[in-house]
Amino acid sequence: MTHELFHTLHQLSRQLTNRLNDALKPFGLYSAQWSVLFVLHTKGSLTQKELSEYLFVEAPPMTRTIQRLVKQGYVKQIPGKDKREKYIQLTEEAVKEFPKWEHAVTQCNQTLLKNFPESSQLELTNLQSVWLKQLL
Amino acid sequence: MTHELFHTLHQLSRQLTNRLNDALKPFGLYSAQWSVLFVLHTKGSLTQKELSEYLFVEAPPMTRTIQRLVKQGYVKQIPGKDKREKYIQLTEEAVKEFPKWEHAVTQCNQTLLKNFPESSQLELTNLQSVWLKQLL
DNA sequence: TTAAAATACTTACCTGGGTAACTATAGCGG
DNA sequence: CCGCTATAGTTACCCAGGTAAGTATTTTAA
Repeated sequence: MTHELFHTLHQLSRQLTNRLNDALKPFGLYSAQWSVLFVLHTKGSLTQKELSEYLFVEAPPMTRTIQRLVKQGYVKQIPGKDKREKYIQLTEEAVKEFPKWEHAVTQCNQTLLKNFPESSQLELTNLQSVWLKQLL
Repeated sequence: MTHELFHTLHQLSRQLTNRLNDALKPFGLYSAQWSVLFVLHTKGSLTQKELSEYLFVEAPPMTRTIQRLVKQGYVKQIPGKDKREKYIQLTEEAVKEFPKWEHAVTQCNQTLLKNFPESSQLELTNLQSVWLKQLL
């Protein structure tokens, strides 16, 4: 019983990530990169620390994801007044391309949810949020 | 809105996997290995193909997980009549140790769910199953 | 019967996330 | 001021899962 709960959650998560990666493929982006780009687009400039805390990811994977984005020219690292910190922000290139990416992701999400009623979506989000808050 | 749904699902999945890995650490096992051991314990002998289909995992990761289990002596590969196939089954060692592993996992799951009402668990499982079936 | 297609598994390489250990800078207490 | 500790980020190395390509065997079809 419990087993099924964990199993379906795991499967769902994998499916969603895979589909998102498919949707981003034409742009040479991956899901983890997208999550960083999305946050930067809404929040502006953040340190890597702030980014990894916001996305609940450890520092090392964040470093890697950012390095790839830097290499692709979508993000730049700006040394902070505190020289240990690096502020990350979107490049002009990224700002220009962002709407295309966002559109592709939105399309993808709509496809994923098209046969799943909105009431169920809300319920699911709610249940997940409650549980997650208890775990953290 | 949609964004939150995907985000919390992803976070939840990671949290659960991390906790399970912690619980299995004393036995030198990891979550993916446990899922294979669990299936073999309930279903008996299966080919790698059957295993990966049952767990919705591609063949290559399954090969790796099995190779690690073989190295640890918890699983053996038996050539099938069709020489392309390999039947996988638990070793005596694994059968002997299984109850301990299962106990640790059960404990872990109870901890994870202890503040999450059973009615919510059922609802969540249900919503997830419905959605997942639509996606596959 | 034998050449081509399908199948089971493996190998190599990629992203995603984790820990441990390291570097460099910042902040403190003596 | 100086040394200790804390912090931001990086590096190296794990596991988990994905695709593409390769190998060996079986099936199919000419």
